[in-house]
Amino acid sequence: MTISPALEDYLESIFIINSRKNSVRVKDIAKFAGVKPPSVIEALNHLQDKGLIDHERYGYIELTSEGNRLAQSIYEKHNILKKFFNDILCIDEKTAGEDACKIEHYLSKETLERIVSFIRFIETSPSAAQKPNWLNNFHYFTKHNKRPSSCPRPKKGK
Amino acid sequence: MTISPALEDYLESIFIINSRKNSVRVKDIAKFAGVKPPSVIEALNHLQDKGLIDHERYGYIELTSEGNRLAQSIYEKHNILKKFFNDILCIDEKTAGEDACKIEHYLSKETLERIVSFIRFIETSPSAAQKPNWLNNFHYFTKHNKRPSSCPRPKKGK
DNA sequence: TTTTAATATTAGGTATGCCTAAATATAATA
DNA sequence: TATTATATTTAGGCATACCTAATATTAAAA
Repeated sequence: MTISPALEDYLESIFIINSRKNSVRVKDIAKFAGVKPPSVIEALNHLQDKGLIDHERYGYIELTSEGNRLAQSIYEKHNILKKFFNDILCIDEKTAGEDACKIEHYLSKETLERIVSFIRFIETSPSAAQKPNWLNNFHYFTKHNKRPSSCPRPKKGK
Repeated sequence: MTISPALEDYLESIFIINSRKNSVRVKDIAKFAGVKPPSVIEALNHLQDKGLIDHERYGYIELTSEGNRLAQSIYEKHNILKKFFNDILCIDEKTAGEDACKIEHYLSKETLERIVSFIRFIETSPSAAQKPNWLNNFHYFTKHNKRPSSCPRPKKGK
């Protein structure tokens, strides 16, 4: 099952709204997505045709089990990317979220999985601190545009 | 000056073809972009309207100075992303290029610049080897799905 | 130079994804 | 219950970006 970026966004919106208030209506989606209701209706018709949602006229909108699966996988991609941008690259949360939202539709499976792997590599670092030291150094580097100057060198002094 | 992702791709194609053979024709772009000539023509008309190319009927296609500037900046984005995917995340060159091509249109300036900074941080690493050790470790990690087991510890032996 | 082949362009069609304005249905209030 | 407000849907329009088929132009070959 493969759908357009726009439809992926709609599906993700439904998933998120659903997780927050347990009933999803056209106006909720319109508000969340920043579009007008007729655009939502059109998208819903497509999603319905593809068997990803249940929606009867003037009623609530629900994800089918397949729709839920797909929405969840999209949402996971989003979160991975956001986390990468925010936690590792130190991009502010808003921008990180926006970037994630845009590129989540385009990145290959391989690259996404490698990013997951990268995050895991960092989070399971055996270093004493929570973050590996090189990452702290990078964050210092982005802030001051130079490396931490006289860092303790393990091997030889100075 | 802001143009659609598709037009950015066309502009970038022209830039790349131009750098390779110094004359750009409709068929070259069509081949490069994997589309049919009428699609190219349509795009060229838009790019012409925006003052980014010069193109007289049945003639060659040239970038204006503004078009060249823009194309170059798009191409740079592409290369940065490709380098990040390929060199740092070790994504194979083909996939790295494809991913770069897709997301180059969507990533924010901040994030892109942070990626540049990240690459620079790595490349100017004061470590003995060319690559910082943590990066070698990550590459090992992606290959064997575990960290290099008994790596030399600088401070206390094994 | 005339014919042929290659290339470029136009015309017209399709799909997506947005919109506004108008119509319809539902829910809330008097 | 009748009216009003809110929400939803339909109808129709616009821009982008692709396509095929037909036409026009240029370049190459006979």
